[in-house]
Amino acid sequence: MKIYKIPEATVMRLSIYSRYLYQLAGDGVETISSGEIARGVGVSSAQVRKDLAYFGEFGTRGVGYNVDDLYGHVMKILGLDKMWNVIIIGAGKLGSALALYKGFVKRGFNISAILDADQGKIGTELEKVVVEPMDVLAERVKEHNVNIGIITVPTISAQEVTDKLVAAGVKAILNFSPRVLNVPSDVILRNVDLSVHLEVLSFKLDYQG
Amino acid sequence: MKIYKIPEATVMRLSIYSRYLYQLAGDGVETISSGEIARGVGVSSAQVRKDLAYFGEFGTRGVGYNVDDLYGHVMKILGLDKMWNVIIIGAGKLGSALALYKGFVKRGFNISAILDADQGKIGTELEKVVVEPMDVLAERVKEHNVNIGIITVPTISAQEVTDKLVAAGVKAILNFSPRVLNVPSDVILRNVDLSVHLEVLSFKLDYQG
DNA sequence: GACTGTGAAGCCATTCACAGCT
DNA sequence: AGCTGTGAATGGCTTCACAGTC
Repeated sequence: MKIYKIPEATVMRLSIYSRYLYQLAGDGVETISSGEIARGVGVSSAQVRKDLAYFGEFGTRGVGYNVDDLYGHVMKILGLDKMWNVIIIGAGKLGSALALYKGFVKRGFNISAILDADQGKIGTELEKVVVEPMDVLAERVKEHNVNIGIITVPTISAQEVTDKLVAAGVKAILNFSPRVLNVPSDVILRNVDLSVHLEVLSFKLDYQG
Repeated sequence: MKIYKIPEATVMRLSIYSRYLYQLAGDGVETISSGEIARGVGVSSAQVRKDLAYFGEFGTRGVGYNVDDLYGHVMKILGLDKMWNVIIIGAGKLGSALALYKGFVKRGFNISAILDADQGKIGTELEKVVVEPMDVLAERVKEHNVNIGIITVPTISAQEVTDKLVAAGVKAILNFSPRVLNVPSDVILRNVDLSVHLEVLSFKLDYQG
């Protein structure tokens, strides 16, 4: 077990393995091999073993992995053995959809607050959370000990919102706006551009098909 | 100019460059260097040049690239010089958000139809499009010459929906459900798992910070 | 016999560095 | 002088293949 540099692709796959293991555990499966996981999620068995090997030895040679144990290990590795508090900035279609997305809650992400600059959206109720104005940002971050900010505002205000999140002490940001954001080096930034995926399909349809 | 195997990462970056070039064109910028594009989107200048080099020579040595020309070339490369017809299956929060997402329309993706199995959602109006029942799937695909299917249904029905899309002749699928889907080799499949991104942040917060 | 864990090999993407133009 | 286009070098991820274990 040697922790040095973990490929991001490995982390993404672990997240996928964990959901598959959860399903298996629910189905009552007790033991599973790397080959079966591989088939279940669409990668190679060597890949599964290599990914896990970054973090330790979780299996038994000749046998495989205990599903419950491995699930626990992977969740721990991903930091999902605890609650993360999340604030969403931007209560448009995407922000609202994310706020209501059951998948996040199920994995330990708690939507602490959702803010919007638009007066018209403030007060709207999304399940447990009510849309609030931007000026409560710092207060809510402190109050709920928010770790992660999700940005779903229009491109134009994305950097401004980012600066506010950083100033409030948020240490990780998931950015859905199609803009390059500047953050201090101690803040973890991740960009998701939904258009990119459709455009890769467009390219491939043209190019291959 | 040699077309062989284009890295998927290159295609994704081209999609990002194109949005930056669009912005520049709107700002009236006429010429730009690979270094400036690089800074604008957060990659290296050699990367920009290499990505473009897969498809031809679009710049002038000593000068740079003409913004309008390069934008046109990149859009053409991505297959975005034409309209693509899209069907969305699943009118939940995410499906609805995607159906209403302006970013898609702006890039030439036309939401032809949105379907759902839930009787309660059928008839709901999302902008121009009305939610329809699943049994019109094949009909709508034919009628609108649909090229791309977006799956935002619960995990349990994802494969069934996929099979219907494939049977109807859809050649590319964007899957938002966290499940491995089986498709024939001539169908292009792309998976997007929104939870993965949050979980990578969770991992990094734990591991680095 | 089956399956894990892992060094070594292979492969692919990114970066370097410079020749070639303007 | 400035910037592109590109072969060569580098770096990193994936696959191979097998020793180790049950």
